[in-house]
Amino acid sequence: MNISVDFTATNVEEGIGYWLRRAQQTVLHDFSETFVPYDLRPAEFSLLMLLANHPGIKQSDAAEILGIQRANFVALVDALQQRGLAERRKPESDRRVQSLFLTRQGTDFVVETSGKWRQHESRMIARLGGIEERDQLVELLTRLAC
Amino acid sequence: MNISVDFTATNVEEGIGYWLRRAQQTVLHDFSETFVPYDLRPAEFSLLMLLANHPGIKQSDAAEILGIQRANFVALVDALQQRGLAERRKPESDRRVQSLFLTRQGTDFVVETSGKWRQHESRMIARLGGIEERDQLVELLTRLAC
DNA sequence: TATTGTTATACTCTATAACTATA
DNA sequence: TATAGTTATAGAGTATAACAATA
Repeated sequence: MNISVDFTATNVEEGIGYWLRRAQQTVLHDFSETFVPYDLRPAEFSLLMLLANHPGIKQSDAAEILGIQRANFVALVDALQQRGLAERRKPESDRRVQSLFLTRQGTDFVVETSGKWRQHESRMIARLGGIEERDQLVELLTRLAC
Repeated sequence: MNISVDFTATNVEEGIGYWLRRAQQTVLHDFSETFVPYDLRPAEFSLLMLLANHPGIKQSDAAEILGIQRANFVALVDALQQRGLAERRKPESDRRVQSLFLTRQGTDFVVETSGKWRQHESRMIARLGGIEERDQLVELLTRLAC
């Protein structure tokens, strides 16, 4: 005899997707409040941080890392470029590519704002209960993400 | 002497918000694929399930539970009503309120589709590694959500 | 006065197809 | 032919303000 028990929730309010969304609402809200003075959206800040750590990264590689389609990525780079924070350069080796860099101003901006971001991150860690819980959460989320 | 160590990540790609979003992309993608035959968005399905478990719930209460602003909730209820899956009733006790119910057809629809949703949920649980990991994840997400 | 639902509006995010220039 | 970037566009999701009906 084979008894199988179904542990899936019967209420959407207990489902994984529901809580993912509710948690993200909180995190996004805190991020937005933190960055009000800088008029910066999450994706913009993420890209600036990415360029700080990976100067010269290919535009399409950056888009893939951040999980944004390359078609939607163009306007994102445009915005940072128009604000003088990032720039595109076409390498001689492959003229199809756009290599992305922070400008001097962009580097200063990252220095100025990354502390704010870490404060934001700290508040989220505090909500979770500590570093171990953060690591646990990220580990589990990593399993979900492709 | 007071040594304090900063455990916050220095890369956005290691941050909580980043992984929340990446995980949600996967979950949403799986949900969408699962529900293609029904032309149903996550919020619509969530509301149907909510009405199945809480018949007669006040429109604004349903909106709050699902984390959707009441202004944006109107079109959601409209859509389900126009498909004949849900209906609004004004209770005599308070004529400002809309009480929400599944129609007979809506009830059948939930019966038909909730199995699909549980399969979706099962796939996400499998990705996480099991029920315990799901419970862990939901516990952590609950702490983040307000 | 306060609450509930509603309308209008604007902005962001996401997805798809098609074009261009280069390889 | 294939790849990288781009444009255009449409659909969802979200946030805010203002209004009518009712309490």
